[in-house]
Amino acid sequence: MTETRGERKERTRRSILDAALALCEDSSLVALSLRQVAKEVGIVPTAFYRHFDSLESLGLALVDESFVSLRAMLRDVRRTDPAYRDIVDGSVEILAQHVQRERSHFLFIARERAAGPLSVRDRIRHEIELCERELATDLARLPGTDAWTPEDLRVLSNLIVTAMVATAEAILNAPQRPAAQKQVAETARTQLRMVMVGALNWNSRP
Amino acid sequence: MTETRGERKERTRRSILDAALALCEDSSLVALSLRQVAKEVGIVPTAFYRHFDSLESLGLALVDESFVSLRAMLRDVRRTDPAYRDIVDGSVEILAQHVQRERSHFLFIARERAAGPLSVRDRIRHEIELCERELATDLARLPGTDAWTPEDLRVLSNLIVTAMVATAEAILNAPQRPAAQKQVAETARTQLRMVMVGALNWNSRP
DNA sequence: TGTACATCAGTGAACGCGCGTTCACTGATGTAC
DNA sequence: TGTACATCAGTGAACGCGCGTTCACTGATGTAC
Repeated sequence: MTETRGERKERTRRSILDAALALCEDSSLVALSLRQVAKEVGIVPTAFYRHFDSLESLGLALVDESFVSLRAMLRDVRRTDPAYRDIVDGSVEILAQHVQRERSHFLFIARERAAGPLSVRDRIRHEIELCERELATDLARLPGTDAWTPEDLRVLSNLIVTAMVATAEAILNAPQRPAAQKQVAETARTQLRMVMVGALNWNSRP
Repeated sequence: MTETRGERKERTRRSILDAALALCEDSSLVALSLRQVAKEVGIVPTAFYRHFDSLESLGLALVDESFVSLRAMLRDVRRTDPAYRDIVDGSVEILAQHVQRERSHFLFIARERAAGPLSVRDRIRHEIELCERELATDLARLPGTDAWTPEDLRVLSNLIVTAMVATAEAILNAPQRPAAQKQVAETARTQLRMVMVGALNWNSRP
């Protein structure tokens, strides 16, 4: 025996998650069927229920998994030494790297954020909101934001997250050719810099 | 006879478009079935083919229709006398009005932009790109952008459109209570102002 | 104006197919003694 | 270590249902004369 029963079960569960992520890539979770997933995995449809209650709970598991990738990216961004390199350049590069490496996860978030089942949309929205709050506390530590109101920090954070989500979508939609990818990154860098210039010249009202 | 054959056909076509728009509201075009639409309209499924080749071409018609609403909004924004009121305040207010009035159309664009059939996604992306280019030429006429490169104008325009799309989504997702709607609008105003401050202090490189 | 014919939006039966879910089952793995 | 029993991931048949699409049709509207 090379594998315990638990390990084998976990392996099937992984196959289901991977198959679902791949299959819904060119439509959406709401257009995915349990039988398609089972066929792709190589199990009989009813075996699906040994792992998930429904496609919806599978969807929620995929949200959690995708946000592991997204949070790994945020950790990398945060780890960048601000003294070592320009914050904007570094952040956009790390974003591009992670989006390309975990393409399926970022595609999933971008897609299901707008079109997934209600519970999936809600969880994605909630996770993004958490990211915004974290970014707001990071921004509060930056020099030049001492006089800012918490509300303006929140608003700036929301703007930056929006721009980064849009950049991730642009990376995913752009042709895979390096030239196209470079242009998307360059656009994102310029936009972030414009926002930063705006922020540095901003007078937060009390 | 109160109605010609052509008028009757047009009325059925309208019913199909309206029914499809309503039915895909809480999932997506890719999860919509021809039979659902036919049932909602009150015709037999096969009668659908008298009006559209497929659900996909119905989707493309809905894109066109939705962008009529979106362009009406842009026209209103552009018509606002810049001297009469602050450009930012006026634009956000008009956006909010139109999004609430043509809620289904804006929901459709936001949703299918990410999750629709490929041809639908492509057409939406293309339309948004056109809006960006128009905005870029508008921006070029504004005082203070004389020294800007066309590329930087494009990039700023893309940033503003991204922010406005995100604002539209926020309006659609926020609770219908006036207080919540007001806060979304206030956030959007602050963000647009921050971007404008950034733009006014921007030195476009040659 | 009246008649004969053409058009065509909508009908209704039929098809084969994939769907989610039920149920009783199998047989390898795991556990208690 | 060996045996008897429990667990449980995966099986396979079956169900009723909604799906897209085909086809020949109906009957009111429209047109040519």
